[in-house]
Amino acid sequence: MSYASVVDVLAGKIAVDETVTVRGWVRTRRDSKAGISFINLHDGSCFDAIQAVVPAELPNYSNEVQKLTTGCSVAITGVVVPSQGKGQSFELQATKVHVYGWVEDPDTYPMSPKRHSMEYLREYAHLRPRTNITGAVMRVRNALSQAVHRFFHEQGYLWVSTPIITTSDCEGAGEMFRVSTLDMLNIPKTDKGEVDFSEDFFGKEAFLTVSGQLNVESYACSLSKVYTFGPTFRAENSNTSRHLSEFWMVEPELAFATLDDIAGLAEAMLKYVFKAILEERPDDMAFFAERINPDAISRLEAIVNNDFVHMDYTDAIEILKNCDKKFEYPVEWGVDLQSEHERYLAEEHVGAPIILKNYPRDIKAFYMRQNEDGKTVAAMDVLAPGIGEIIGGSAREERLDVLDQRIEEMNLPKEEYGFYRDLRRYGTVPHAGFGLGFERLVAYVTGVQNIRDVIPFPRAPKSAEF
RNA sequence: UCCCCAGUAGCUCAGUUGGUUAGAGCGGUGGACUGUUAAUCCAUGUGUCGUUGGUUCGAAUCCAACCUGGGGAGCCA
Repeated sequence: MSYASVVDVLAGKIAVDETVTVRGWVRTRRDSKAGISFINLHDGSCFDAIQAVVPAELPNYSNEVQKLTTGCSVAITGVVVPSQGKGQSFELQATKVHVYGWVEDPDTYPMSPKRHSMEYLREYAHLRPRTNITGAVMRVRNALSQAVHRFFHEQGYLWVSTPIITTSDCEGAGEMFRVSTLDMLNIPKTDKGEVDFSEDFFGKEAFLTVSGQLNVESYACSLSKVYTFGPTFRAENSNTSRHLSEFWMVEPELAFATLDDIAGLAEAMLKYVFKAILEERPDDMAFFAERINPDAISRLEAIVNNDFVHMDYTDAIEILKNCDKKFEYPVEWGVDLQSEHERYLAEEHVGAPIILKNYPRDIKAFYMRQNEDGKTVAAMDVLAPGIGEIIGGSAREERLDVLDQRIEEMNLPKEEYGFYRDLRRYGTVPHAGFGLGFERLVAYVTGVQNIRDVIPFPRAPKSAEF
């Protein structure tokens, strides 16, 4: 007798009349007084649960099987048969039901087999993976993650694990979390009365990384095609449906590349992973189309089959100035685009993801490559309808004199950029890369509105339970 | 961090223009019925009405502060 996962049985991988054991958690139980009970069992291997038909003849039928409630963990041994009822291809004619664990008090078990709000499920982050929706989100998340790695692998990129702890506070992407082993009740001080970080674990101030970009650039400038995929931390007090304090980011970096090269790379990558999801997770996507967004599948298909719209910032400004829409914030060349402007461009003007390029240099980071016009930098954002920015990237300034000039203009501490400047001093090459917010990608694909529901245990300001 | 909204049963919500015993559906439990599918039908229990303080003869209801959650903004991915 062998074990099988639910997906194997439902997909017909187990021969009819073969006896197998499936293990998982009860979703619902329905009794027929004619002498059988129906148990729907899920194990996470696919969207659907398997139906086991349990006859009253089993020795533990009345004292155990009929007492099973949602959430109980069981192993059910039975014969695989074509289902007599509708709703499933195969089912299990049970010969044995073993109960691993009961639900202590069915009346207060938080995951009842009915619709719960996403906010409610978030309060039970340890139990919500047992629900349809969180299970589906996590399978899609996994498939996206695998597809990202596969895409870059097939394209000849190396996955570089950049450090999570950094002693550089100049990564230029926002507030950082401090990493310290100092006794907070007895902090060592210098003669000047400042915190003496030489006493700290690393002998200097340390933080959690806000981006692997600066580090991965050094690997791009030697291994040519690289990417990072790992956790990222921002100590920003952002309370929105699209920000997390801890999130995962994909950051490819490509040597000998221009802005258009990585714009093309971003488009190819998104199409590749969307196609993978449509092929690998049709069950979960069908659920999202039914319950979250009717267009969940069709819009991915449309993206896969159409070219992205590429647009210069300057042209976008003209479109915004000349459209009928009334904006709260006025549009003028040189201003950073507001959410309402990005939404108009992606949702109304194009109705699909859009790549905006060549932003004014004064609103962008120091490391972005200056264009010949002297006014703009080779930066790009990919804006997705409903989410906003899911990718931000740029060509990197590879000319040392131009980079130094930018560092000075922005009053940044030049001495802190030693290794970054070295890359420009020794065999510099043009290179470019971008950052993809992985949870924003998952949110976009699934249609789930709040980013806190597409990561297992969300961390956000005033929120780090579990 | 700023603006707006909400917090009533295990869940989803109604209600209370300040006044005795607080309402429904679902879930749970008991029963009926049925190869059932979030089954159906009957019966049944459930509440510091977010927290603290104030106004009042009386507060779940009015006021204030706080907490938590949601929507929007900023910061960004």
